[in-house]
Amino acid sequence: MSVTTKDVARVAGVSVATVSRYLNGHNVLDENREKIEQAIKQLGFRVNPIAQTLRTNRSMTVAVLVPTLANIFSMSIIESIERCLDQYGYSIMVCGSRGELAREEEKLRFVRDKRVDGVIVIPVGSSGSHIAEIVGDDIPVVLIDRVVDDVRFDAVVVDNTNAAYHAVEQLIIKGHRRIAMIAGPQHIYTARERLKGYRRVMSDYGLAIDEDLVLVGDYTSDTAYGLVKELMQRDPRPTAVFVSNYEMTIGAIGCLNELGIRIPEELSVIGFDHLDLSSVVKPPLAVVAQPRDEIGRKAAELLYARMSGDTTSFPSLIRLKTRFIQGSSIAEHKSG
Amino acid sequence: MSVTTKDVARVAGVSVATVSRYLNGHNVLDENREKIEQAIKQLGFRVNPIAQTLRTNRSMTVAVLVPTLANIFSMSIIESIERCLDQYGYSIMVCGSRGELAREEEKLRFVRDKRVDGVIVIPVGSSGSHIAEIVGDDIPVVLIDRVVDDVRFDAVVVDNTNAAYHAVEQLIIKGHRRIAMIAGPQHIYTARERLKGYRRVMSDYGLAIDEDLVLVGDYTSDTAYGLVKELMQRDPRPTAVFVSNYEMTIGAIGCLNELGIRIPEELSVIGFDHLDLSSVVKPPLAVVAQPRDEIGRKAAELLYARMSGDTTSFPSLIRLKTRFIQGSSIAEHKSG
DNA sequence: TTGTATGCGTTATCAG
DNA sequence: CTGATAACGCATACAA
Repeated sequence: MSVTTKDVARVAGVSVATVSRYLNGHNVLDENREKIEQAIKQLGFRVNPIAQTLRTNRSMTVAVLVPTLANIFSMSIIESIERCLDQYGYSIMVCGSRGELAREEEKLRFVRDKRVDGVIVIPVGSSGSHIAEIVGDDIPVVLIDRVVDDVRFDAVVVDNTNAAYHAVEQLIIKGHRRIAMIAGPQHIYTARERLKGYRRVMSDYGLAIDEDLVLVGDYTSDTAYGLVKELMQRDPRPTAVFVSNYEMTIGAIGCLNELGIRIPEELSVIGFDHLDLSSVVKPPLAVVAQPRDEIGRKAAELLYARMSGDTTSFPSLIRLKTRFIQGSSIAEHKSG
Repeated sequence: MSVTTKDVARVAGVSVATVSRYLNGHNVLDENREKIEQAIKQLGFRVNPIAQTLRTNRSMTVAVLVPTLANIFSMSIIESIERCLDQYGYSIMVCGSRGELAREEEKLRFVRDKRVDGVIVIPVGSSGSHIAEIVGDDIPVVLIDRVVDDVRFDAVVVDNTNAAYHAVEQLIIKGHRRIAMIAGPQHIYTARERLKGYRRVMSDYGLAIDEDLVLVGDYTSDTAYGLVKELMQRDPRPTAVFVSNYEMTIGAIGCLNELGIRIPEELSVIGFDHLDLSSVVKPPLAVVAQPRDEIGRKAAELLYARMSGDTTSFPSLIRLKTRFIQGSSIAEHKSG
């Protein structure tokens, strides 16, 4: 079938052990080295990574497990992870948990069985005990985007609370008082943090929060569409709204366009996460932009360090800053 | 370390061969079956897929190779492929070629060495000889989005030519004559096909094509931004423009917004590929929508059939239809 | 430094 | 139907 070390050994006139040593960078007589290289080229030999893995329990592969694949946030991150790890000779295996715990567990078991050397995961819930249990001490784990509260893992997240804080602060500074928020599902870490930022800044400025203006969605476009529709029926209306993730921003903008509500004259808007949006929406939308590439890169670097045996300051929580894109979707509000 | 068939055999009081047979669904004495199941549960045994692959050369894994990961089109497709193949017990391994031939070849070799059972690829170029050469007869291949012209592969594409044809036809019907097109890089199949559709419909309606209105971009947002800027300096201006992929549509809209050009009063616009856009842009953008889920699903089904030994009507070219989303970005044009 | 021999966890062959 | 055993391709302990 395919050419093996045995073939190379035969052609080179050495033993398979010598060939193996050559392949793994050990010392080999120059004379033998040449004969082996010659044989490898002549035969078109490529080492069989499966056999290697069986033998060594190392696969030079890391798993990336995310709730949903078809989502720009996940994919940008996955791409930057792949780019980074590629340099170190690692390849990645992507899995989707679809936001289901059972699926997350299953995939975790699956990749563990595949002998991946590390895993990067956006956990579906706020518990991580199953992760520890399944891949536990065997395999390094780096969480991204969300942390869990029952197990200590390395993690790379953004400063969601302050991201929301500063966004809403912009609105307050411009004179807004009736500021609505389209929040995310509270079982998700990022959603909780972002809502916390909203509450904190309102409180810091001594503003009362009208709970009728805090609508909790599920991070999907359709739901946000409905929530914004509902929101605009409040009397009096809010003068500004902060939407706390990408999909919901899409739904919100769509709804506002459909209702014919002028941005920012009738309503100031701050979206989340997607830069493209800023330019496509008219007027250019103010958005909180996450450093996606950096998230992926940092996570990959950290995981690589762990896989290489470096346990410095474990567990380390890397908290990255977001960037606020000004846009033109925020108006001055002259309070009465 | 981990528990093996040998352990199961020992505990169950049978031979490893019998355990293996049980695992593979062969006939086993009921009595033994029970003992084995008991032992498996007791020991928490899980079969080692690496060893299986080494032995059988089957990995129950398919590779998906795309030019760029961080792109909604790729990802939606990858997700639907994963969903579909998951049902059959296959998992997927995704790789990015970054639009580079050398990288495509390298990844192909890599997954071949990993013993994947099939590969789905969006080829970077219009030649596929390297694909045939590397994974050749060994492994079934299904192309998506683009076909190659020197090798016969199964493929799932959309009817790009007619997609463009019908889009531009809408403009013509509404009275437009000076219709511009932001085309894609002509070394890419889809870009060629879409431009062909434009030319064909113009010709079918007896309209001369002003080559100054046909601008060739590279499927990126930034370039399209510049091209549209250039386009709007033409004198006389076009009255309509057809933008032929997602990223370029983003750039085009961004540019038009910035220039303050009103859609559709000053310029009618048709975009490509992204449904979200339709609602977020004001007014709702007319777009050509690709059946992403279907593309992934069909490709996965076809590959599954091939992997199962079904060679019916090889090579089969599945050509899916796009959908035209009307929007409100097309105005009637009263010609002089 | 090199070769020999053994094992990684399965599957497949071949007697029984 | 079952058991013993030989691969699969590679890496490593050990002896030389």
